[in-house]
Amino acid sequence: MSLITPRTLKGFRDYVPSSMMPRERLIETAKRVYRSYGFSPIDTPALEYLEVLQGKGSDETDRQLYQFVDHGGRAVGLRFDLTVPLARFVAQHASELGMPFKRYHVATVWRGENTQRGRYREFMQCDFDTIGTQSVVADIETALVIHDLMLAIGFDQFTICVNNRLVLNGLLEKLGLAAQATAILRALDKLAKIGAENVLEEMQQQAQATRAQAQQVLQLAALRGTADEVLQQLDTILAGSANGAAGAESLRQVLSGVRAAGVPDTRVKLDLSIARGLDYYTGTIFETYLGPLPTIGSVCSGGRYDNLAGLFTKQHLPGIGASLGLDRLLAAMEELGMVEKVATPASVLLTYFAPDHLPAYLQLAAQLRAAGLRVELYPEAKRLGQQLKYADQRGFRVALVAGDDEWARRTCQVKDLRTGESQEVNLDPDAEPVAQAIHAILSSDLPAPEEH
RNA sequence: GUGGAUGUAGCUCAGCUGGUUAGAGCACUGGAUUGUGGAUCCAGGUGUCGGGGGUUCGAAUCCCCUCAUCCACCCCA
Repeated sequence: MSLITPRTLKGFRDYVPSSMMPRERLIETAKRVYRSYGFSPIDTPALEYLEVLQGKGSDETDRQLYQFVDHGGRAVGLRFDLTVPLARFVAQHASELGMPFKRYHVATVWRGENTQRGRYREFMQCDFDTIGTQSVVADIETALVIHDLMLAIGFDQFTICVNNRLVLNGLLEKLGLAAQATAILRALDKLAKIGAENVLEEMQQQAQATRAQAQQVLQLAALRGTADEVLQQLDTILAGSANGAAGAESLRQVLSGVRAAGVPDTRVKLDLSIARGLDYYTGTIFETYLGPLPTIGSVCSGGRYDNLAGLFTKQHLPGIGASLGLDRLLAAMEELGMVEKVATPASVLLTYFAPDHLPAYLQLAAQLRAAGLRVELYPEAKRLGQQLKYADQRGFRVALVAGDDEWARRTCQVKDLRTGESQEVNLDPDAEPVAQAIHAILSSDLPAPEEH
């Protein structure tokens, strides 16, 4: 009989415990930060009617859509982001949700594009959005959530780049380039990557702009100085454009709001060259880059869209939100050595080598779990050295050793696997002294207990 | 989707323009050590040389196809 080769599809991956545990921890961190701002969880189906998904982004996103005909003859597709399903969701449930509506959504999305480092065909996004308000407070909070999120994950060097589509659109209107806005912005977005000269070329070729027009667009992106200085220069450049002025004013409020909340200027920066590819953004836009690893791309991006659900409902639903690229972020953390190699969620291994006392082992493990500890009982009475080696390699923090002698004395050895030190502790009453000794070891290497 | 590179042990990698019976360092298993891990020593699995087909007396090596990974374009998280 011939065996089937075990394999996974291109861009799709398995997650072994040592990669799944940091992944789950990251998800928990993101959810905790979202909840701290009052965002509530939702979920939607992976599969949607094709008409719900199609034609919402660019032609490119349509090409990347996984689509097929289901058993009932329906044209369906796998969601390629969480924003389009949100639009459908909000349009369908607006009356029972109430506005403004703040939700987070952590789920898998699929894109049939070519793979690269940090780019997969199946990956997870952690979105949060505020729907139903045009207040700049929502824009400010979006930036603050991204900021808190990056800090909570463990980064201290990162940059949240902020821009506003109205500023760009305002300039393009003044230059008579409004019709070619998409092509112009797409070229501008590549500034950091391909340089000014190439961007000028592309704007002329792809967007039929004159060289003078293209240079004026680039001039905007080249403004230097503090945010305040740049905004001041913007006012003169955009003079006469209502859209441009509104965009500049919004940027001013976002930046000062973020500063008022205590975020240092080094972390939130005005960057007039970021444009975002997705067409539905209409106001503030965000991109987040890691200081030590900018080449992996933006790990958290988003922006304001003033008519999210226009294709699904006549109700006007503005919104703003952002998406954390969980898998891209994990790829970066892996590369930066920020992922701890631990293969067990438990911290205590109860070694086992006196089978006559099995009931006592089981009772001790149960008592410790009741005290809130994660305890694994080794299933075989193998040599103690081997069990300790297992504990060491899996990343256990504490090993418990009890054999005939200890059971007779009603004690148990509590071994700190990091220092190698062992202490003999009384089992009675209810294994409480043992639990306390373990807690003491565990708390010794937690600098700040996390709040839940 | 287009173009380029790569694929040898669990991992990181040698292997000359076809030629005896395939390698190194860590990781893995057992023993020296029937109750105290990371070390040392010995013994050893370390292998469809990505997969399939072709050329050849003979293919890890050459050719074709295929799959996967990485890079660039495109796009984006």
